[in-house]
Amino acid sequence: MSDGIRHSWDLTPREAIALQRELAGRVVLRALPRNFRILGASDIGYVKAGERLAAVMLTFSWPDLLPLEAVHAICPVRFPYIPGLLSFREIPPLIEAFEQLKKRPDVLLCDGQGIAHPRKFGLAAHLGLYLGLPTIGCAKKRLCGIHASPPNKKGCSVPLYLDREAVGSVYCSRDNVKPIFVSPGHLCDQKSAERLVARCLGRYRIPEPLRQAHLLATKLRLEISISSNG
DNA sequence: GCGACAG
DNA sequence: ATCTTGTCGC
Repeated sequence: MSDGIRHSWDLTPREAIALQRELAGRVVLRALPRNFRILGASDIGYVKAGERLAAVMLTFSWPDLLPLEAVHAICPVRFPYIPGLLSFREIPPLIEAFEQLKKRPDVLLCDGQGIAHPRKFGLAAHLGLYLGLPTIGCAKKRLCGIHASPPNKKGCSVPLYLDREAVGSVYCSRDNVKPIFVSPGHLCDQKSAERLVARCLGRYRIPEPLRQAHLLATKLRLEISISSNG
């Protein structure tokens, strides 16, 4: 902490945007490895009116999705929430949590956009590039881009366009529910991203690994606010 | 100038 | 994200 290094998440919004433009050029889009062993899933919970962030990182065997590890990290908030700059806010605790895993996952599911982002550098892309790991962005809402309405049938999707380029897909993860937004982060492509998400779907709208991460983050948030105050 | 806007 | 109760639908 006293090494004088200015971390990339301590930038001004203007500097952060410039950095995104630069780093976006390093993102690699390609098919996911054919056979891998471990899938990761991460989520963030906000503690105490947004004073601190609780990151949860889970790993599962692939393709069985049996739980392997569960770790977490708590960090103070260092960056405000600004649409398009979410990664600068959430990456610190995510990295801390990731470093506590005994085994690195081969692919990581993230709660946010991948390249379906104004500068094609959403949370999943940023985290994947930082960790040198294949990542997939899976968001509950649209950040940017245009799309047709997908059929309300599980497994159906329509492309999400930014300018004239497909940057993700609007995916129906359950019959008659609002679609989710799937886009590759890093070392992944759209087809691989969609196929992986499809294999993670259970009874709910959110892919099971991400849903589990969210449940744990919520539980953690409660425990923390109880023990640190009250 | 008027909306839109991941978590 | 978080703050919150009941309520409509498969």
